[in-house]
Amino acid sequence: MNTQPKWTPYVSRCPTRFVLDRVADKWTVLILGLLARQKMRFNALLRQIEGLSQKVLSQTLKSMERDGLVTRTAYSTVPVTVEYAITPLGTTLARSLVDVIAWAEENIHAVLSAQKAYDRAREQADAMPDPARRARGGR
Amino acid sequence: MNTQPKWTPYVSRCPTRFVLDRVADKWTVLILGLLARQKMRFNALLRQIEGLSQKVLSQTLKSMERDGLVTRTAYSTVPVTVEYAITPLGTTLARSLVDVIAWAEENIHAVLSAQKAYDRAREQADAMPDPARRARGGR
DNA sequence: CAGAATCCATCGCGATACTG
DNA sequence: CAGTATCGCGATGGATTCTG
Repeated sequence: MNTQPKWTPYVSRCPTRFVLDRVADKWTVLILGLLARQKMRFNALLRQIEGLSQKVLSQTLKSMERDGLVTRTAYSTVPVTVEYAITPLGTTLARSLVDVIAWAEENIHAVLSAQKAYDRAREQADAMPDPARRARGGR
Repeated sequence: MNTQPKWTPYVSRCPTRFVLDRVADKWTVLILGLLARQKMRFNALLRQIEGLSQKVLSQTLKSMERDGLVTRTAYSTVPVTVEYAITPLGTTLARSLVDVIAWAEENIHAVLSAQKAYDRAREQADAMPDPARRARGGR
């Protein structure tokens, strides 16, 4: 029933790891990015992020709230309205992520072509007869 | 047998997501951090990163190599020696991650105390009788 | 040493249904 | 609307064994 991992042996020793465990997550980064621009309701987030299920969104938001990255505010309208907003802490994290986002956009082509090259090389190696392969440092 | 996900609907449309899928991973960040300082052998990495299994290390390194973040060099010694080194591309990514690492170290206490506060509030809410809870915006 | 292969437990996650 | 609860499966990852 608890969202936090049951056993994390290194937590006490390495802050980076601890924070990475929570932050190095695709959805967290994506949600943070959206909330950094404006506060949003649950279903709005759900619609914005393609491929994210309602279950996972709910989980992720809960743990982000627990970590102090976002706030959850419920208005007693009918039906209920819930707004998620980024906190100052979350904002600083979002800021520290801009470089990574920028890297992603700048280097996606480099990554894609690296993948192509890798796959091509591997195909060749597979087609190559064993002795020839052993002659190099192959496989 | 392939390391890449079978179905990723948004790949073609959002570079950030595509890269995030590969990079927003604890182990990748950790390995990249180590290799940014010096080239290392397989078992050296394995020993440095507590909690990382040999299987996962091998998987992660393979996909990092495919993405062009690291290189793998095998020397035909006995027994075999394999060195992993960061690429220029990997180096730029590592650089873009320093802010996040810094954020983690600076804000771990903030996160931890946010968690404590959250847990405390939640305990109280659970102990609170229903009517009183409904009076506020509780859950 | 640096893995690959096999087996197996668990668990994350999607789909579905239900609720205040 | 904004979730929670339940079910069921496939992917993930650990432990172990084997190899060039």
